[in-house]
Amino acid sequence: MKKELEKTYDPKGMEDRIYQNWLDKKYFHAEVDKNKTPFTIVIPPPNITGQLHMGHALDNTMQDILIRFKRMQGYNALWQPGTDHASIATEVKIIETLKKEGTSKEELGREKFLERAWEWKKEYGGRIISQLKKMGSSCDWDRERFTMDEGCNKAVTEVFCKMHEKGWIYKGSRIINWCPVCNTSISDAEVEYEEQAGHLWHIKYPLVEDGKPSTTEFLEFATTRPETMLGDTAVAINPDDERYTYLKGREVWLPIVNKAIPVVEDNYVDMEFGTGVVKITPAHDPNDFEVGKRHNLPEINILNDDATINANGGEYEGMDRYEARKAIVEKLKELGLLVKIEDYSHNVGTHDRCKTTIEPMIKKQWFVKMDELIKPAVEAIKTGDIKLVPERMEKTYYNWTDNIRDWCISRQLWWGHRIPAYYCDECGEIIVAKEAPDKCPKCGCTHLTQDPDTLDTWFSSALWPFSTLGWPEMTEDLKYFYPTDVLVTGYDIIFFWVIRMIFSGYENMGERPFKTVLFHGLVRDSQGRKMSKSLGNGIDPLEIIDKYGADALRLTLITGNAPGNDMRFYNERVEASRNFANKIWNASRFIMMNMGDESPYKPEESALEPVDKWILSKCNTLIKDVTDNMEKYELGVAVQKVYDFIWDEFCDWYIEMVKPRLYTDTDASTKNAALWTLKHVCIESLKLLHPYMPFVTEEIFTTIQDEEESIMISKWPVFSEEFDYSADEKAIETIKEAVRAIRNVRTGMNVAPSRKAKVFVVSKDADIRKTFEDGKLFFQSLSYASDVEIREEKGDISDDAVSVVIAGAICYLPFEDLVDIKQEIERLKKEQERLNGEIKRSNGMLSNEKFLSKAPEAKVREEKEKLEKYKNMLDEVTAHLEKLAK
RNA sequence: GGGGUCUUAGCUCAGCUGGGAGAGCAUCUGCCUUACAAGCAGAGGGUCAUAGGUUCGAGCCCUAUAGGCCCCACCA
Repeated sequence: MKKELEKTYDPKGMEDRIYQNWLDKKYFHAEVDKNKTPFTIVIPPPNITGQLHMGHALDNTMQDILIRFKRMQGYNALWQPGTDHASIATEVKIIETLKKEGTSKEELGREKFLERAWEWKKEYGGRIISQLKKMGSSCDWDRERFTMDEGCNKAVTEVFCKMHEKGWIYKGSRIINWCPVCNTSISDAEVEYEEQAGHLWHIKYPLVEDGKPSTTEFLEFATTRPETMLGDTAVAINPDDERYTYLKGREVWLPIVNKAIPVVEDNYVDMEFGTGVVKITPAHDPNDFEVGKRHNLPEINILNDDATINANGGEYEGMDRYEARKAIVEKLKELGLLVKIEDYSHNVGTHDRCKTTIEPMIKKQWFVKMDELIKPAVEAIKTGDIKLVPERMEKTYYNWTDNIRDWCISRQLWWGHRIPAYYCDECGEIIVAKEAPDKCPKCGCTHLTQDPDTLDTWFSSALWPFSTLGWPEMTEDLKYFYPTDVLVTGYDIIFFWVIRMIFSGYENMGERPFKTVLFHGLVRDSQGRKMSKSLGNGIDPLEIIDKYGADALRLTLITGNAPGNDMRFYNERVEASRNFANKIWNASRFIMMNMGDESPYKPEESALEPVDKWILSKCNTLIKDVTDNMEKYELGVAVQKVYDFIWDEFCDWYIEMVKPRLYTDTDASTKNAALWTLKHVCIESLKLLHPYMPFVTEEIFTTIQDEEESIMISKWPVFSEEFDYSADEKAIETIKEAVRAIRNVRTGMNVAPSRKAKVFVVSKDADIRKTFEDGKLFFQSLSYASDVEIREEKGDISDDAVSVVIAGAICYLPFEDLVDIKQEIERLKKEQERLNGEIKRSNGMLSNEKFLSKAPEAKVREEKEKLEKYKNMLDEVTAHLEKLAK
């Protein structure tokens, strides 16, 4: 063995070197191979404007764990990477830059603007990719895609045209959410409601008498947006409201605008709320819009796109919506129509990107009809065709699908997929086609203009699982890798993305896009707050990697967290992870030091000592458990088991137990058995750990053995009958119990390890004597004994010796004058107390007839054995105590 | 208004189909024992939010209550 590990664990440099090697060797690359079963994950494409944050770090760590696990299991694992054009997010950023340069998108013009956007993509699109690489992500970079590349464009156009033909995409005049800052419509999903302090203005309109406003009769109501009165076309009451029967069929006078509007009856009006009267502004409120439709009310748009008042607002034209609000309130006050102003806290819809208060407006937009499309997506979850992990996400899912509304997909933006619709300048005919037509099929004229709008960014990401594999072409890749296996994402985009991928998959591929969706939660700061730019509490994953290594970061993000739950992030946790990496590092170094230049050979079973069998058996069980947990996506539980095994069982016990054998030259066979076991268990655990901590495990793996060139393409360990030594497991646990008890006594009595004493182990059980005989060497060193003697009878051991009672045996430590008898009596009394407690508990259960008759037999037997054991132990302790008391 | 979720050690959280309460960090006590002080050996610390119920048996299942968080809808 020529190679050696550095003395101290230092991830810096090492990680980049290893990653580069993986890239060079093309380990991440997957090709269609019919002899292997595919396992596919498509990455949630990060924004090209984005920087790696903790959410990405978590998301990608989980995916990488799964893909590495499956790759090692022998699957043809493909992790399909790519980035998202993020239309609005990117466009906003570019506009900001242009503003700084003193220009604007309008000034630049569409074509030049798009050039800039592509430049932007070229410059920043790669940044996030290189950051993902830092995490150790084993994506097939040869297949990197972009939501606006040629293939994705084709897919988008294809879907648009197909669905339009089916009538599932339509253009309609609807009330939509308008962002006056971004100057575009947005979908319902992009509206974020925010509790805001506002006012409720109580206003009254005069009733109409003989075509004129009455001076005595008024109708009072309240509004949070008084400026919308400019667009009022009715006032509504509940038809069952007896207070207002007299109003039926009458009109009220709309002040300022000075015209009569009708009183309509509609069930939408809640009689309990306020005065039971609602002013109706069909053009600027979704509910009023519905009311307007039912009563054929005119829709008067009073706003420009930038939320200033338009010509319909008369003298208020040109004012900002909030200025107008003030002015109108003033005016109403003047007219004596303002009753009162009340403080009122209410939810205001804002744009999730820019937090601007959205304005409901009637616009002609493109929509996706959802009622039919959503059906298979609902069915998929109901039948279990697609599984959501954790399961409770299903409820969130149904909550959305049950209340689904048509999806507004057109955006008044430039950066995005241009809508493939063309308008005839002559006759106004709308042509939807994959290619721009040369002439109007209706009137034959050649003046056609393409729709200036682009599509919602999620329209293209909805197609991501198949567009990245070649669709609409039925490529070999697509046939082989689709449907993908698992989608890993945060629960926060279940509506934006997950559902839309699901219905798109069924609609276009006729098949689910993935079998399982694994949700994770949010990474929060140490105080549980969401990490955000405005709070400045974000932790940069790259800084953490720089300080502790990607392995430590990855482990931290996975441990102690259940699927779908949020987690808190703080540096102490990363330190603990780093320390673990250091632990494995040093344990491996220890093994290699002792192996020297020669590799141990596999020993005959007879050459293995019980401790070897014990750790081999434990490791074997671990393999089974960890694999099971990982198959069930219980990644945190799985890695915790590996962690505990490596640190507690392997390092703290096995290595210590085996040391005496390594230091003697007299018995080559036992030394070899120990070394082989050390190496074997080390490698097996490294493999189990590799998906979580790819770099350290690779560095150690390539150093400790010469047979395989990389751990990432090595075989995942499997449970083997060969190492199923449950009898030896039990035997060693007995010795561990004795060691623990002795150490405990020693620290309790303040007897330093350096003050050695002979230990006598007395047991009538021949098997137990054999166990201690076999493990004598390490038992002696671990219990800091000068010598160990194993006997069947107590014989001449002094009654004053310290006695440690364990199941089936007593250990005597004749410390002589070192021990205070009183203290020893106290200790034994405590032990008595403890055993009595156990016996009482056990007796309680066993004297319960219902327990005996209803509990499973094995459980009852187990409890009986325990009772027997404790009774025996108590007898021993009591006997010794009596002798001491003499 | 509808739904979800959480309440477990001082802190942050695990706890799989119900069968004797765990980890990391922090605290305290010993140890530089020849892989590791980023370490080793120990210790203390919990009415598993509260009240009922189901069960031989409940941290886990059911119901109610209190408090926290989140999502959806949005009543002017």
